Amino acid sequence: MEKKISIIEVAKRLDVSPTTVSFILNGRSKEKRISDEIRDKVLKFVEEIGYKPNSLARSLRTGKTNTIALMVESISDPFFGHIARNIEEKAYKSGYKILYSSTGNNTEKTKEFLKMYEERHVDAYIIAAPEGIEGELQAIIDSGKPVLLFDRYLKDLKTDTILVDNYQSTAKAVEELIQSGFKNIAFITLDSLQSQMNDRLLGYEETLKKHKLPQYLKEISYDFPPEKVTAHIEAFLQRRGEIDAVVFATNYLCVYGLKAIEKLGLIIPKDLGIVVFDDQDLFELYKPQITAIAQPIEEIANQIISLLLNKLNNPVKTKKIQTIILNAEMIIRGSSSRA
Amino acid sequence: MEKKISIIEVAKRLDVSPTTVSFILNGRSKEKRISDEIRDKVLKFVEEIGYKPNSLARSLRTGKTNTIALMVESISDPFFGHIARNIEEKAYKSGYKILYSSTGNNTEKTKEFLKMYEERHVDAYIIAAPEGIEGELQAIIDSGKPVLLFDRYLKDLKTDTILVDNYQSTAKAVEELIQSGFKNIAFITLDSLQSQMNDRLLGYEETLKKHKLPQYLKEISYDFPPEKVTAHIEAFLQRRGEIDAVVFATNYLCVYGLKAIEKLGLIIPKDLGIVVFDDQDLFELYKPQITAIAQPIEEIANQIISLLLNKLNNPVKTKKIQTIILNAEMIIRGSSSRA
DNA sequence: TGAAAATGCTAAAACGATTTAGCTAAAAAA
DNA sequence: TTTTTTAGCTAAATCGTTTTAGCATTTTCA
Repeated sequence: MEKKISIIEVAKRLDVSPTTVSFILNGRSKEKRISDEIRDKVLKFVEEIGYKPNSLARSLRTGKTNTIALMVESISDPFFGHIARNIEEKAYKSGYKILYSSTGNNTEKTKEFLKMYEERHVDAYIIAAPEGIEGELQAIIDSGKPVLLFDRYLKDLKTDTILVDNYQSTAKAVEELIQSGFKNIAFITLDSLQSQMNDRLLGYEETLKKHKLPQYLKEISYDFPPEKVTAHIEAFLQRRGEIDAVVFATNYLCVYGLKAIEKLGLIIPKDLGIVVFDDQDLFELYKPQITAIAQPIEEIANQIISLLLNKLNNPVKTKKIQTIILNAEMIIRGSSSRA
Repeated sequence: MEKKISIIEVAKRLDVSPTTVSFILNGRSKEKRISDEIRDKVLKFVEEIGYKPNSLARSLRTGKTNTIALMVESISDPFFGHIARNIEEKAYKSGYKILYSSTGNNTEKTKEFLKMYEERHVDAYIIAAPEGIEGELQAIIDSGKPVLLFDRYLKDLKTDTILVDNYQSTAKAVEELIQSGFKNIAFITLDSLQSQMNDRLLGYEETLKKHKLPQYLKEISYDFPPEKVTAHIEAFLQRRGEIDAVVFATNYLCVYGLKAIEKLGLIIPKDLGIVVFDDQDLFELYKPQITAIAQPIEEIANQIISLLLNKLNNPVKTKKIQTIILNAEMIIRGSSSRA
């Protein structure tokens, strides 16, 4: 294993100065009037021995690390997993690496992560944020680093944000159930004040209000273990026997919800109509198939990355803050209509 | 936003040398005989102003980055997603951050990632490796950095490895089907020479040989898009109508396989018995439920991290190479027996 | 009392790049 | 011819740590 070579070593071997080598490697030969002869000599040699600048030293000097922090709720969630996969791919193509973490919707943990990222001098942040970190994020923004929110916004934080239209999508889902003849439609969600959850809830409530139909709300704690989620949903459905349809506000609630429904022996959609926010394989293959609101994952990732790269490459110019709202597609399957 | 403060600044304000501050912050006050008085003064001040050493500078000097590379096949796969989630959590508790990437089983891409990680001076590597990167990994090992393989081994590479007993697990799955009376058992796998796939295949082949039963093998290309996977499985099952059971070598093949089976109108387990390697929600909720070989995800993650931290903390002592083979649990559900 | 040992601290080098400011020689302008 | 400009390159400072080697004092011991 050959010893790691430095720019000084390269310079010595070619009998030029490190400065010259640095200029050439950073594509500034023209600007710095390096002769073609020397430029080619350096490039050739560097290529030959496979010299790569030490990124730590470079980062220390320049203050740039080519690293982006990506914070999601949980990387093992199908939605966030796919988002992460897409972002990773695109970021990599632009020379950025992802430092990721799963927040578990925990504010304190998230703050710790943010500190860690700051220490590591990441260049930018992509965050599906829990509540309560507005202050920390504002400080980062003030320090001049791009912060991009997705999946949810923070009311008191002005920064670029990529969302789907949670309100409209949920409203449409409820309408769909109503059109199919369901009258007692429940909404099962998390006990969360996060914007995406709140908007979905509003979409549900206002649509039912419009149609003068009763509301049945069940809020599940995010920190419940799986069995407990199932148990609570089961108890809720049993207690409110009149419920004839359910909208699940997020995918994993539906997964546990289906277990509860099976335990109760309810038949979908005869006894219970179902719509769920977020699509995944399960919902397509379940019998009957589950109607889902599918977020445009690839497009979300695209927008995130292009917005961010834009910020990173034109740090001054791009002052204006953008909020992009994408449409989610409702994939109507068997679970939401009484065939 | 206050200006970032350096160790020199801290030293000046307290009228001591940066050396002293550094010693204290690195917990070497005793060893370096710093007086309690000065130690406390420094610690108090540092706490007050919230000074954190610049990790880039530190890494540049020490050669340690407290960063671990994690390379999986795809972060959006349920198995790898959960593994990643667990590893991330545990690594973080020990002060390490994860730099991750999805290899997509692509050798060239993986090599590029490895180069990138080297540039970034990660301290260690955790890899579910594609074929053909033995040379690159050997070079890393020779350079003294820990490399830990999981999910699969590379024949020509001697390094620590965490596996499950793919051969035995698959053999047991096939036995289960045989005991249930299935006679024409197919094996649907990837066209991959990776060890885990090969071992699963061997488990299948030898068990059938032992029982003198016919073999039906279908190998799907990893790079096929979803529809094509489904189409190929459908065609295969149609062509070989005598097949009465299928073992899927990995979870996502089964997901697409189920779609194919539905298209063909086959009834599980009456027309077709099913066992799949890797468990996920879908298999528990599918009707009928799908018998699965569940890898012990948490334990895999635990072993990976503890082995790695051990290496990182005792770089010299731990010369010996370990291969840990864990047992996978077969979760028998409806799909594998003719009730 | 004087030498040796222990105590408490620090100066300066090193890690490996980037970048500022500037030097020398040749060409152009005056 | 002298001055100015341009071309082509580089010395040295800098980023912010860690660590080696060592300098004064003070204490211990013979």
